[in-house]
Amino acid sequence: MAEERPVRGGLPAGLASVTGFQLAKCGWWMEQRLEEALEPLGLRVRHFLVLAALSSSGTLSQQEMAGYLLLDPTLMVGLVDDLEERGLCERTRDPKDRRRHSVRITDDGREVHRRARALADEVGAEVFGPLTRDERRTVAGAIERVMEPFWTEQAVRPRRRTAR
Amino acid sequence: MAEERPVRGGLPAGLASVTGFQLAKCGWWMEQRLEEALEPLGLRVRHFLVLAALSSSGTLSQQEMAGYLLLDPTLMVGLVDDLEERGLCERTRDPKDRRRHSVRITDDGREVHRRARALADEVGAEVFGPLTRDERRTVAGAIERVMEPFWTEQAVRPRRRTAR
DNA sequence: TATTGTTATACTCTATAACTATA
DNA sequence: TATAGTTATAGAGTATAACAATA
Repeated sequence: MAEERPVRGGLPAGLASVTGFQLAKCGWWMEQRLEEALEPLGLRVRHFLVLAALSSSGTLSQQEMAGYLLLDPTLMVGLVDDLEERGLCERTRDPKDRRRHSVRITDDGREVHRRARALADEVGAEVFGPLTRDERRTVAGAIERVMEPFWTEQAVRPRRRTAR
Repeated sequence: MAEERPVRGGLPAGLASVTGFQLAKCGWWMEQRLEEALEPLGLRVRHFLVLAALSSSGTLSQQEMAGYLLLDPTLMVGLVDDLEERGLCERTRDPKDRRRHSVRITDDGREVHRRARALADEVGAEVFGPLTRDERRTVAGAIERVMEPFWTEQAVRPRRRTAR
């Protein structure tokens, strides 16, 4: 069989054509860049995402946040600890269900989230710079539609399985 | 401040609107589904990706493959070991540079790759099913253009830094 | 002196299990 | 009996360091 040559900067055609491969790597790349961009704020991407979720949600339980961020619920403990120690969010017991922690963003948290969001928008603008405004809209809309069944069917359920 | 409500299956708006968040999770989701789909073949996604790269490349060195797959070069050792033990690829010394292993896919490897690729295409069709043919083309083309500078500037260089 | 591939080891991250308190 | 949260620990996965062969 004739030897096909790699395409576009050396990525082999057989790899570049795998559905979702480039998309997954694109997501990974954005995350790496954002991780670096947030370093001056002393935040990991996941801290930022917690703040982002809280910024539009009043209060959330740790289980709910774990579902949105696709993280194990046990990881939320330390994550919320970090933010609470810096005064960026606060835990209170849910009076309607005293097992639950109602996590709420503070004013300081909102300010930090505003700055982090600005950095995230910068990274986004850089990475997706090669696209036209229309293309960006199309891609965002398409991904959103693709993920709609995922968020409704998968993520809302707690990931930890109980009883085995 | 008024409490905005989550949108679309419960994903908070502040999270859903972070550039790249849904895209990254979409990539993660595809990978999970593909991981499950490949289980009957006894392959991890990364094994499949090695075969995919080799299928269009004649021979590749382990360093090159590590660059394409964004994996540490030390991980390629075990990965190629796995495939070689199953007779899906073979290592030979590069006569022009005897430090390098020229890795080549075998006929059995091509057959397994063909089956794995079919499964991957199925998963891709399911995940991106909500999109029209045109939208799929637009998304794929856009991601490809976005990633072009990445593959030329980043991935081709070995990731391991030498000298510090 | 630098690079490819290899191995062993250390480290990081995540999931598992067990517990408390609530329901 | 089941769930939210917590903690400690075990396990998986990855990177680091050191080495041999080659350039």
